[in-house]
Amino acid sequence: MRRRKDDSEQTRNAILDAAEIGFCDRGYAATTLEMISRAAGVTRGAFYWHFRDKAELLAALHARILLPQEQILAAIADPDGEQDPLELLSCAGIEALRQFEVDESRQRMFRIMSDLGTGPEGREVQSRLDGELRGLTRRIMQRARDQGLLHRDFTPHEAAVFVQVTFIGLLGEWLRSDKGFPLAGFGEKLVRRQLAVLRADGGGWADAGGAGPRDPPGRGQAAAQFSAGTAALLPD
Amino acid sequence: MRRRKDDSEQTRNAILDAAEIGFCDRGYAATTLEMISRAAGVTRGAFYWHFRDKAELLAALHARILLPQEQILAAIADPDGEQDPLELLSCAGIEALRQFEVDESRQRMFRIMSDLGTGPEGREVQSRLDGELRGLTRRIMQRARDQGLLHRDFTPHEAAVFVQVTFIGLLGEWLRSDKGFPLAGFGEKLVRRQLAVLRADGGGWADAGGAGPRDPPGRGQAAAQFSAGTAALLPD
DNA sequence: TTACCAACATTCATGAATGTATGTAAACCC
DNA sequence: GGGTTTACATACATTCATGAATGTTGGTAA
Repeated sequence: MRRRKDDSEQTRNAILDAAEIGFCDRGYAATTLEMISRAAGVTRGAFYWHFRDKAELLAALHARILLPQEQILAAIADPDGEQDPLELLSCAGIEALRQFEVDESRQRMFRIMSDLGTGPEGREVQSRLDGELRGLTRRIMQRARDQGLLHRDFTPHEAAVFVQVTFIGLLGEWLRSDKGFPLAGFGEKLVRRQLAVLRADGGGWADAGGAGPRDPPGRGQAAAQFSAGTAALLPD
Repeated sequence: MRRRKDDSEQTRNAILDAAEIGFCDRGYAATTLEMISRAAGVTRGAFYWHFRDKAELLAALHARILLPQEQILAAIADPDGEQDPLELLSCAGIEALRQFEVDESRQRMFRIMSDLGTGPEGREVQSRLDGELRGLTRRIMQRARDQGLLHRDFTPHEAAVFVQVTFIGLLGEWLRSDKGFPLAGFGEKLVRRQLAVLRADGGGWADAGGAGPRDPPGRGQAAAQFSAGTAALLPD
């Protein structure tokens, strides 16, 4: 029996870990507090000491993880840069894919939040996050249009939808396929082709190298800004 | 109080309709049999007369609707044709988008099945359907490669994943955005561009008309086969 | 060493959902 | 037109998750 202060934190984390796995495997509603507590090696009494109820547990679970959508948001949120917005979006997205691919905790949380879709608990969180990302992507595309970077065949709305479909679709398909393909590998290829098609100049997609268009200016800057934005949002 | 035989069928359908709306709005687990029965204008007694339990209700709900994945599967299932496999897939997919866009029942069912992801009830159904579609898409791409239609930059696996991401991603994004864009309109544009990029000859995507590549031979045939396949799977 | 508090465990009350058993009125059949 | 079956409604038993109340023990400060 642990009574020291640091052991309390350890218990709390054990509960969070057990909840993450339980919610991911059997769904939020179907996972009982009893199952979570037992899996964490404690009783429900310990659970109610650390959390008020199931909803607060879910919130705490979400608070300790940065979802890929939030990561992208953090990376491209501030509109100060004069850099290529399409490249900024592409760079932030691909980096998010890379980190997602090796972070099982984030993968579980993404699954949990996806399942919460219609449930009354996570509907607002889910749709708020989704709406923010959608709006931001659209503003990015509007800026690309203003700067003459967007191909005339596509409206900003269309371009934003296509990019959104690609990113979220990739994450979902990767998980559904049981990680049946290299996420960052395929993702980078798909995203670069996609962005190249959206570009006014065609992005030079005709060069068959497979690595996509050569680096335009501003990529390094975008990567730097991404890192800063991510670090700012990470829990301490 | 209805006691005639045809009224029984009417009651059963009322329960199915209520369940479809309830499951879609509040999720499968959170929707109670009492709520469904009340919404259908009957009591739980009537429910248990028509269905053994909640799981059988879900199965009946699924049985009366053709999901877009199943529609595509039905359209391209038989490998007899010598027609362009890429065009066949594109045609079947776009037709599925068109029908999905105007069929609210199918939209609800898609939402329900998506939410069922981790739940123990629908996991097998969901993953079986998904696996079939994935496998078929991959065989399509393999055939395209064999016929020299697939661009050398893409492996059949990559091409299959990209197409899968596009279709399923589109449906999901459309629903999440609360139908914030014309599904078939945007979808046709995106799918045609996507398929054009995958083509060995580039698909003529450079012609900026916006309607995508001109019709290759075999399109009409593909459409005809699609209709036949769909009709065969529809409940009678 | 004593008193107190944090960190749990245990027990209990409540409500909610499910499933089953029984009641019943209308329809159907001979 | 009387019995039988159909198509429900009603009532009840059971299970189960939640949350609150209470009990217990180890650490910690005075």
